[in-house]
Amino acid sequence: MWSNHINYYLSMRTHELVLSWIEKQLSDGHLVLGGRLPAERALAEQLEVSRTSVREAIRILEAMGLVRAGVGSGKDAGTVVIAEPATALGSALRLHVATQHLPVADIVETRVLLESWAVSRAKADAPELEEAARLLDEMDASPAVDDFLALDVAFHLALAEAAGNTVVSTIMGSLREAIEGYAAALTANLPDWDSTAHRLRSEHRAILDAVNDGDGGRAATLVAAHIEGYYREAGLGKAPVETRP
Amino acid sequence: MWSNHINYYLSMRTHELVLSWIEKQLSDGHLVLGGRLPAERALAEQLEVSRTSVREAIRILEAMGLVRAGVGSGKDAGTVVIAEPATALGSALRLHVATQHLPVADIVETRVLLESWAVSRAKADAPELEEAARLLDEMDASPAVDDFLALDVAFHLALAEAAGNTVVSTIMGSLREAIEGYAAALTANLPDWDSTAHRLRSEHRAILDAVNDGDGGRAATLVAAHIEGYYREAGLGKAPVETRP
DNA sequence: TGTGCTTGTGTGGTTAGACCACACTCTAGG
DNA sequence: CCTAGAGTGTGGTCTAACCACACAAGCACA
Repeated sequence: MWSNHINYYLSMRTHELVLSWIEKQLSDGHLVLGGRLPAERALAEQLEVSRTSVREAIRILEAMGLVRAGVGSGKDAGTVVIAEPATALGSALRLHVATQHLPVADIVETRVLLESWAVSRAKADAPELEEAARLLDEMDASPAVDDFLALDVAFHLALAEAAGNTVVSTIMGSLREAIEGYAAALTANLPDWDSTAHRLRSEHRAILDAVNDGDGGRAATLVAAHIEGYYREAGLGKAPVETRP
Repeated sequence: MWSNHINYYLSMRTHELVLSWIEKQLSDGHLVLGGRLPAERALAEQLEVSRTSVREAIRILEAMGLVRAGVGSGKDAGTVVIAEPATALGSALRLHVATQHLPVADIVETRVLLESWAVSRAKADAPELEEAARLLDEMDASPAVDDFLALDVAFHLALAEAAGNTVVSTIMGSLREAIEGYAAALTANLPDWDSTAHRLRSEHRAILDAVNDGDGGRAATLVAAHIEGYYREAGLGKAPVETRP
């Protein structure tokens, strides 16, 4: 653990020292969202470590969606503190899926769980629902598969955000991202995209209607069936040979 | 040189090149769990990049819980492919909590959601439940606070694993880790640790009994009350001063 | 024969210094 | 006033060296 003071001067690697320093700056509020880290060379000198070690620490923070490194000078330059946990978690999950340690079916199941909960908790007056409705209108006008899928992602994310739990919507987004490659490939398995798209559109409307009606239970049932139905149709069931008679 | 052209046209940084190469090796099965990456110097030569860039890529993989770097020679040496997504996700979540982008209350709420689902899905004959029972016995014999908390973590994780969804139990573990520091600090807020510990013990037994009885609904209710009760007692409610009359 | 020390080799960990590409800022010349 | 060029500060990359570590092989000695 980076914040472990016992290892502080014992077996801690240099870049971990830098990490713990930065984490402390964050916790103490000396580094805030949108703020800039000291320049790599300055930070290296200040912490009396090499620039290499500073860079390794920054790479880790970047991988975790905590900072963004920009070259040049001016507003987009330097290393800036951001907050994009979803992309970071998504990358990590995707890599673990690649090692086959995390089954895709489990990810889908988790997504169903989180999204069902989210729509059942969404308040009917949440501003995200208006955005969701707008996205559905846009989907009606977008026949292209790619556009449809991009809007679909945005719609489901808007639904998740309507529940007001940042962690849930973040994890939702990262799960989605982790299997995005799979989902895109699965689309090719569909027997008839046009009819599938038509069905998905009406299911989206039904889900949104249920949320707007304040009927969380119905919304949860519909969204679960919506997601599971899609993956089943595309040939990715949850353990199709499961011994559950 | 050669890599500069690639960088220019693909706008990909060198260490990302290394990352994508490694991810491909994982996807293609050329790198498996427990396997070893080529040595840093060899990999650098093979990919025609500097060792620096290889190291930055490895740092990222390490931060994601995908590899472990070990010095020396022999069995624990070299960079080995592992699968520890929980620690990686936990670190990322903890850092984002530090930036106050992810509220602790949301994390607790998510944990309740996942763990409720897990116990409601756990099969009564899951082998993890025997481990959970053993942990409870051990807790009865461990008066020290630290031991109790460590066993508590293991118990809840065992429960989550009994549901058979790796993603859910992994996220559960990472959520727990992200707020571990908070939880430990909160213990100090408790008015009377001994009575709290006694209550937690009996609640644990009740939860495990419900799971063993195959009563998932009761188990879910109990575990939700168990977790929420603890954090409430320790003074961490869900938005206690929320301006929502 | 066996034991213990020394040396060799391969691994990641760390450092210093140099150069590049980039984006903005300043300044001198028109 | 405007513009082209020099200046400055940023991250990105590379090279070359050294260190600490852990094991393996071989040698020296009892």
